[in-house]
Amino acid sequence: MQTKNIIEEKNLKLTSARKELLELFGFEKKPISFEDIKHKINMDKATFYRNVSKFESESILNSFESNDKKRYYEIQDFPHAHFICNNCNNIECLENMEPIKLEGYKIFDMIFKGICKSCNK
Amino acid sequence: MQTKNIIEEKNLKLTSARKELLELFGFEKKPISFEDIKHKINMDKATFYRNVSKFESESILNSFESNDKKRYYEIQDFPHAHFICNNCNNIECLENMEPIKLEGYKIFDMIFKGICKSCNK
DNA sequence: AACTTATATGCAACTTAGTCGCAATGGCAA
DNA sequence: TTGCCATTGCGACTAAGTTGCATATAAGTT
Repeated sequence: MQTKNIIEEKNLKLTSARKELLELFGFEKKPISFEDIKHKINMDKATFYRNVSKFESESILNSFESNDKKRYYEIQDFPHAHFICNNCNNIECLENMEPIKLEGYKIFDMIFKGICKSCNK
Repeated sequence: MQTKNIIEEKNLKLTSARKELLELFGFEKKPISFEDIKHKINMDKATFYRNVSKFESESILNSFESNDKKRYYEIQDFPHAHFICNNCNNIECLENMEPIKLEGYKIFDMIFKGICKSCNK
């Protein structure tokens, strides 16, 4: 979907900060934190955080807390688990995992921690 | 194991702060943060954090970051997953889960997020 | 194109978990 | 009992994220 349609659908204003963010999140293939992109973007950190919060409440983005006290955001498309490497700290999307069920619980998110494929070689 | 043996085994000094912490962690059945126990313990927060870090590097404790930007610690016994409830924020140990394997990865920790049994009723 | 108004932005001050340097304390071995 | 080195408390600091407020701007209306 186009950036413009995403925004209009939610009755938000299409500002340059929002264009910038949505293009960036659309381009990245993995979750990103403010730290990761602060040098690439042209807005105050308050604007970043206010927008990603709004996007999250409008179901445009997902987020989760990593090992490093930072929150990571990604476009909300199909649900998938994440792998956080204790060695290289990389965050990977696990797109081909069959969903896990737990009787009585609703699972929205799954995070695995350990040693990733590349570090495990 | 006795507190004293745990400490001596790792060549650490058995201070009153360490006794207090190990008894508390041994007593609690779920992961706890500094916030959770600061009113119960008799030590500076720097002492708390320095000790839990040391215990972690000596494989006495495990820890992980929750939703709330706080780190939670627990006695390292048998490996198990955790469930964090997005609604009541409670952290539960899932002791009866069969371990999940991912080809090429080493998994040390698993965190599920969603709605827990009690909130899902 | 100018007018209007609610929404969004930048800035600076604030909050809060956790860390660090340093001087004082206290376990423990000799 | 002594002495040394790990450990402690304290206060200052760090860094992610939040908030209040004055200003700017998107977008609908005239």
